[in-house]
Amino acid sequence: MSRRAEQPPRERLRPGALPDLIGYRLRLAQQAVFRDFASSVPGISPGRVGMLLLIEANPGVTQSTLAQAVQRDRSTMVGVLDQLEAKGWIERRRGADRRTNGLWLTRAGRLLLARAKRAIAIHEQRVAARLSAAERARLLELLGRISD
Amino acid sequence: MSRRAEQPPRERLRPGALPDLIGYRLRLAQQAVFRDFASSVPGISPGRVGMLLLIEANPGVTQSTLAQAVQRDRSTMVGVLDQLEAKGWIERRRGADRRTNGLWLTRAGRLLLARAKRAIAIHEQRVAARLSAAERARLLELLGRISD
DNA sequence: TCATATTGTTTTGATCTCAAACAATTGGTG
DNA sequence: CACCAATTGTTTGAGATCAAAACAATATGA
Repeated sequence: MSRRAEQPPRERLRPGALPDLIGYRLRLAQQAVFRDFASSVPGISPGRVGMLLLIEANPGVTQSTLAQAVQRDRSTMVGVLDQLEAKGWIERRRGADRRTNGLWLTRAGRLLLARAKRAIAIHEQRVAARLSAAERARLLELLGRISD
Repeated sequence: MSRRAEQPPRERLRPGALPDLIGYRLRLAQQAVFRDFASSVPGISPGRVGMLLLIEANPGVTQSTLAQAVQRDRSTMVGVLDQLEAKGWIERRRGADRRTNGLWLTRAGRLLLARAKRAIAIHEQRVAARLSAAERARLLELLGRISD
């Protein structure tokens, strides 16, 4: 069944040792999930929605604390928050410690987040379509043990 | 036990709805794995090693075919392959179809890959340290069902 | 009061990725 | 054989993401 000789390029690649690596399989899964997210929740990235969710759950949270929570540098947060503020979704308020900015959702931000949550629910359902509830819980548990 | 009032910034954030999302947990796990990879296999990224593994398993593979396998644009591959070639790990040979470049590991590339494989084996063991063999297989299977 | 630390910010640079346009080459159709 | 469409690798340009270093404003503690 050799289409040509032996060394010319196959159109279908042998995967080699790759599929046995947890990191590789994680990346494939994450890429698939992110792709679905992008088409399900247009106009905002998973990371940004994550920040809005954290601000929602922790109103007044500090920029540095949020940066630490999402494992980014302080300086990285500045630009991201500038964008979220420019969209009118969050506002910064000077804290009691006047070095800090407290972060708050605006009304528009709460509206957007409510809409995003509904879209995410559908997205999440599609992602887990081939998993039973027990399997889904098992996956999350196993992932947790990878992350420590 | 409230350290101050109620709205000032907590140092420990409430995670909100985030931990229930598969995509979020996937990202956390992948970040952890990639961090461990970076310290276990210094000098080359997971993606690059993946390409070397694919070239090893498919000697003479075409740039475009490889790009498709790793889900990157044709034009993205050029720079990456330039780097791998500059390191002396791969070479491009003009194919029978003279539009194409076949990709091959050099002797140095095979040496590097052999060393990397040993490091990756240890890395993989550390990543799966808290998983039994059955759990590890289960995780890979569940991830496969996410990726389709 | 004064030295030290923290916070947000600016600036700079590195990395990664895609899209569009292009020449060389191939394949198929007439 | 002649010609047109498709493919391949490449260049160029842009955007997104991120970190490190330096800085002023502010807080903290001796």
